[in-house]
Amino acid sequence: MSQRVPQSSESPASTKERIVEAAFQTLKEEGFAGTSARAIARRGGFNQALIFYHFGTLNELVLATLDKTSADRMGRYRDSIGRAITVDEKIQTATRLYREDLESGHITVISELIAGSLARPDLGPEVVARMQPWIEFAEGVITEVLAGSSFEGAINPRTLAFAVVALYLGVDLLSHLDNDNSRAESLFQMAGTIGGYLEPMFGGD
Amino acid sequence: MSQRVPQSSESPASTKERIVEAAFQTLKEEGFAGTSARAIARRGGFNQALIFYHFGTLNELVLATLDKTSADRMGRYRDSIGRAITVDEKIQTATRLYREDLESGHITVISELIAGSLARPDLGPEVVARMQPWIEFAEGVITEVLAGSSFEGAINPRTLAFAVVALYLGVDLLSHLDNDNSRAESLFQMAGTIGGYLEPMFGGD
Amino acid sequence: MSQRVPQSSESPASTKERIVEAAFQTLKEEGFAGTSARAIARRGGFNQALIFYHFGTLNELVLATLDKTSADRMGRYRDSIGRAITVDEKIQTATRLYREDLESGHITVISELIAGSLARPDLGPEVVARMQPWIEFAEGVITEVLAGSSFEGAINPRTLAFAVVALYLGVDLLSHLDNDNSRAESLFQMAGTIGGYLEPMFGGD
Amino acid sequence: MSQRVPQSSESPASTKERIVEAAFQTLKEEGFAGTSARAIARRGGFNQALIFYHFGTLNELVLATLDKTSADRMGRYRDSIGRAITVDEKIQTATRLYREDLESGHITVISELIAGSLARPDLGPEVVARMQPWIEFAEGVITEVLAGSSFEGAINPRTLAFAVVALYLGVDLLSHLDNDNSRAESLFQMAGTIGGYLEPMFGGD
DNA sequence: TATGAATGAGTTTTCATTCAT
DNA sequence: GATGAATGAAAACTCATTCAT
Repeated sequence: MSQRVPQSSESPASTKERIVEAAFQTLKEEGFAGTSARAIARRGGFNQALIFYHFGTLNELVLATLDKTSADRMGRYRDSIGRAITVDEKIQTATRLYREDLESGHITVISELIAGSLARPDLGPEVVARMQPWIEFAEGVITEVLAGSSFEGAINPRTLAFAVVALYLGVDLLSHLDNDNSRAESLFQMAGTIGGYLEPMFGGD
Repeated sequence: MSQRVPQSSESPASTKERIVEAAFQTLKEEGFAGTSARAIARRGGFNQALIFYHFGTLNELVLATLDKTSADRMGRYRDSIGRAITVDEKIQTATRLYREDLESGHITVISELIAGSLARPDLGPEVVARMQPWIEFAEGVITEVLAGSSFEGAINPRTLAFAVVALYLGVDLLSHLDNDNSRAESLFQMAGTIGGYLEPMFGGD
Repeated sequence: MSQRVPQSSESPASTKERIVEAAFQTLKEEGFAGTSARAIARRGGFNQALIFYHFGTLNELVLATLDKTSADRMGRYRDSIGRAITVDEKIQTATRLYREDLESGHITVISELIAGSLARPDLGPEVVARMQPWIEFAEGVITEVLAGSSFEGAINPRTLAFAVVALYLGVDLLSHLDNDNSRAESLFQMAGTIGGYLEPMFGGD
Repeated sequence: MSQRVPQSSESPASTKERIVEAAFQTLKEEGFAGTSARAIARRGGFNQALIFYHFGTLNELVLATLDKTSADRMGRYRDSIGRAITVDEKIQTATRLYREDLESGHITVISELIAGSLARPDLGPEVVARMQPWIEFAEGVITEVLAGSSFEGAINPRTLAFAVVALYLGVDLLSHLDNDNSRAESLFQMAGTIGGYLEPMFGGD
């Protein structure tokens, strides 16, 4: 009982995992408002009550889903950004990761959750709390990049990190709302150009 | 019983205006999710059905409310930013306007609407469409500021304008979610400092 | 519009009255546990949501139903007992009223409500509060009967009144539970006999 | 991990006994409505399904719980009342036993069960059936007390026994509902006084 | 014996909207 | 213009019970 065999990416998976997966897909395809217990259960092909059996509350499931996608992506970000040396490389990497976020549905889900959590007073703080690691991650990268640069005095890394996350979020939201991703792409491209201009101002490495 | 006299110094206000005002207050104080027809009617002291009589749909009322607050604020922004000459002055002015947005409830309402509109597929595009004038306004200011500066080549004003609006939105959302405005303040302050650094790079005027 | 014509006991009746009536019948025939919003609506032939439109809460409807039947019966009790002079007459009257309670369903409903209210923490105190008038009514009758009797010193009317109401309730409950009314009848009969024995001990009139 | 050792001074206790005990505590502390399979299992620290394995039905468990507490108390009543000789002594003893009922939670459980059984049509008759031994016990005591007294003709012991049990029940219910026990105490006290008055009318022993 | 997982039917309540007046 | 009443659909969640192991 329970020799774990790595199976095709679809298969067995614990029930909890199946539920989280169904919630993810539902958030991605039906949006936060469409992510009712019924909708998730329908998509996952299981009984509504199973959600409550395993998670107690819809909110809990939704947070578990956020945790899952957030942890997955954070892993990718840490690996990739760490490997990028110059500012330019970092910007290229960030662009690539953003595109991954987009394809994986991570962006959709984050947008829906952030937005949806406004409507549920008990969800809001939990969701924000889960943004904190991202701010800290950004802060680390920024601190490193800024070290020795001429901006070191002018820029508070934590504040800029907050701005970066807020910008990411705002871009997601607007792109998501009218389903137009071209502006996000332009933005990354522009960042690349500006990064080039500013490169000399950083200590470089 | 009850001949209607125009009360107080406020002008009589058409019924539609009264409804929009009630919707604004409800959005501000109860959030998007709390802004049901009932809640608006209760706050405004009129009958639920009146909303549907005048606006046909809750969505329509909500959009009218967004139009109203957006137009009000746009007026203020145009006036004030136009009068600010240097980059530094413009940043100071923007900071002041942001604080006004905060006090007036405009920020709360925008956040709630953006977030809420995710939940209503037919509302989303309409809301984004109403962000467009802001992007254009920002574009104008940026173009003017950039004129003759060393960034003129690197920066696409429209793209940066989009980024500015997205950032404003993201900051609103995060600040609103955990009710902490200090980070937005830090951000404006940092913008001031950076603006100072960069000032020489602009042609100035 | 709205000349009130007394119609057959079934007819027009305001919607609120119709709902209360449906709730009464449901309590009587399906018991407290069976008195769900759905069941009431089914019986009354109206939409579930109407209950909430008019009463806000199932609890409120249930209390309104209790108020209605309680007020009806209290009227009858006051009239009839007031008219009975001797202790014996009072006991005969009480017997007759009890039989009316039985036929009208008042007893069933009271039993169901008292019992059911144990299960709903917010209903319990409200229901007990509605028993208070009955205790006070009994107290009045007892005080009057006892006046000048040899028991005047031994008996606290309020305590005895409480006991009488409790006894009535207990008898209801047990009779209701196994649907056997013969013991209640025997009890009234015995009360008559004992009343006869004790009559000389009262000041009589 | 965890060889089961009989803990503490209590005997090992069969699983059935543990379940009954958990049900008793749950009824006492959470009331009938709160006594779901889940709640009982949680309190007892065992699996929900165990209840159904051992008792087949929640109703059955609840009845077993009633049987247990009823048998326990009946033992105490028989012992104590048998030892009391005069009417006055019997009343004192009954008062004492009532207080025990109160402390042990027996009263709470009886009230909750009687009340709750109304809600479950198949439970009601079973619960009433379990009141029968108490009526018979009361009948025995009454018959004995009445023997040779001047009331012997007027009072049917079985009917009075029914009344006594009904009164006990009604008092329980009302006291339980608004959590006020003072009236029950007053009642016992009044019974003592009246008993004193009537003592000469009994043959005494 | 015991259990974790699963289920179908049920609950109260809220909502946007419609309609007759 | 305005309103009180009405409705159908949906929401989150709970429950007693079953079943495979």
